[in-house]
Amino acid sequence: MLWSQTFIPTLKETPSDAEIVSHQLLLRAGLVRKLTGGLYTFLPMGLRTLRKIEQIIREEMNRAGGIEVLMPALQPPEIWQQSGRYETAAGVLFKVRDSAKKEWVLGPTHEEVITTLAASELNSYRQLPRNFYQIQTKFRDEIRPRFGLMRAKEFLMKDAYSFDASDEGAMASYGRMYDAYRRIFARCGLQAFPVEADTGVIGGSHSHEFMVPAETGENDVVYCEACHYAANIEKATSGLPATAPREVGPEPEKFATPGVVTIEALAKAPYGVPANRQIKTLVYVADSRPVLILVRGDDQLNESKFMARTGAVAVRPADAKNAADAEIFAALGALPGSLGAVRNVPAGWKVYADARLRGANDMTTGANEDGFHLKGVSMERDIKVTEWFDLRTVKVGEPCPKCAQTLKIRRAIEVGHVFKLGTKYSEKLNATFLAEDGSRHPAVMGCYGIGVTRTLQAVIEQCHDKDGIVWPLPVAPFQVCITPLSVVPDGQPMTLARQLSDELTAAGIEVILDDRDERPGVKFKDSELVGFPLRVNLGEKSLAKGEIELKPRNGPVKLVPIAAASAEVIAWFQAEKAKYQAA
RNA sequence: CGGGACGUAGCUCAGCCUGGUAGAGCACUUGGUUUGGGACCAAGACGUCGCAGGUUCAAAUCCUGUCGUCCCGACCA
Repeated sequence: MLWSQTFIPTLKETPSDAEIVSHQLLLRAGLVRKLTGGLYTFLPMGLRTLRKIEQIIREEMNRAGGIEVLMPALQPPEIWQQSGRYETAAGVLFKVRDSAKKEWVLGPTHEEVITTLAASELNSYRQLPRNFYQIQTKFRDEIRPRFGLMRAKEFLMKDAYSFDASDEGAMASYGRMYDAYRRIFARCGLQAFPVEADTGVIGGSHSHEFMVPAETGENDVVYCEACHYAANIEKATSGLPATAPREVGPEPEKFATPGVVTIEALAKAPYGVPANRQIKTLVYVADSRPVLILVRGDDQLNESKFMARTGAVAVRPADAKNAADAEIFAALGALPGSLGAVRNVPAGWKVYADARLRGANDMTTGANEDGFHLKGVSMERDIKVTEWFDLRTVKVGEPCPKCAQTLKIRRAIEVGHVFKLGTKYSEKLNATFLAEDGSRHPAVMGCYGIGVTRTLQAVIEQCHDKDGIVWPLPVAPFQVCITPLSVVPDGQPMTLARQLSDELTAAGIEVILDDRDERPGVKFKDSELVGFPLRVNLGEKSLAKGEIELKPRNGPVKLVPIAAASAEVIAWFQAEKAKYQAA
């Protein structure tokens, strides 16, 4: 390929609307251009890399027994109503109308479609297990698209769905995908690691996310270096002990706390109640019903855990400033800052408490009377707790739940997600099969996603330096960039460049020849910005000494005799390729 | 949807506070000189200053609205 015959619009300056380095490099290296917020056109170099990532995914999915299909992006809303997600996923569903005014949805994911297919086609245990996958454009009405391809309205995803006859079979399918994902990311040159994950709206029981460590990631991962425990903060737990019991009086005692509406204020003089001896009472509206959630004063509620434990779909804090929520606080008799669950909790309201409060006594909490608190409160004796759950957010430095070493937290980009779904969708969409004994059962499902376009950007986020992208060989748009410093048609640099290009191409190497009549500095800067793994410099000065320069993107220049250049590049290529073989 | 910032040439931005002539650098065109790390000189082309109202003799500049972009939050399969 000649550079002049493709389209690589590099930018010298950083576009002002790109915040993170991978987004800036996507634009500067001419991989993509923005059409509008969250929508991008892939240009030749970006598209070549995208295709390479797709190909790696295909090879590994096929190796793991996946069967490639292609489902419609445009879907009937009926199947979404049937699964119940027409409402629960409403926030991200793009809806369109046809000329007859009938509504359709643009698929944000394909559980409904594949399960409908399975319902009609998979009828016998003899047909199981099956794992269907596709690589396809997804549409999600993101509230706030950002960071280029990281969170877009339209993006490329690999989604796979497994159907098994038994729970054990489903776990085996899950394990095969988990292993395939490790191989896929390794082959992309990406350091991604699996973490335990929350299952979210999609539902299910067992889940891991594949995370790429990056400060610009949108997820917090809790991890232990000693035992390799790792979990999304939405799911993570720690090995902290429950609150220590104390001697306590016969009943709670009310005391005046005028103007005190925060944990901090109550911790100071003259009250001096440490945060870990306070009960934080939160009022939430969960699926339109008010509930009380209790956590210790020094803890933060983890809303994801709350939703996962209770199955609530729409959860928000009640807002004292919101007129619609006014009656909630009126029913309790106090405003935030003086709330508690000891007395005056309306009948029928559910009270959820964090497990760390179990057995706690001599606690202080709001009296449900503005300006008053209660002390000497015993959780079990004084509060009617509906259910106890782990509801707190893990903090840095807490003991690991597995080995008691210190937990750390870091930011990461989610590039893949594996779920064991169970029978949620197969039951709702009637994807049942007949077992050997003639009984009918819903198939046990799993679903497995990789954000293909996000993975591309994650590679850039992880593999770059001050000069630009440093592509891992397997996903580079071209593997070698041949750079003649003079492009006079019959001159030695250009003649040798063509010859070398032909030889390397014949050896199966993807070559781009920078035939532009530009000064050397421009060519060097551009090739480094775009990030080709190896550049071969053909300049009159070194050619006069009988030498050609090999400049790996991530290493020092090596001078080789002209006659040996082709063999040297092929040797480099083989060695580099070997680095990315998945284990 | 809340909070903040910003919309001026293809890109990066100045000008706005204090109203009166539309600017710089890069990119682009032509000519010349250059040619191993984003060249130099000269000439040239490129704008309804996001859009719509309003104030004013006069608006890129002040006011109102609107659309868009980016950031923080909420949300997120």
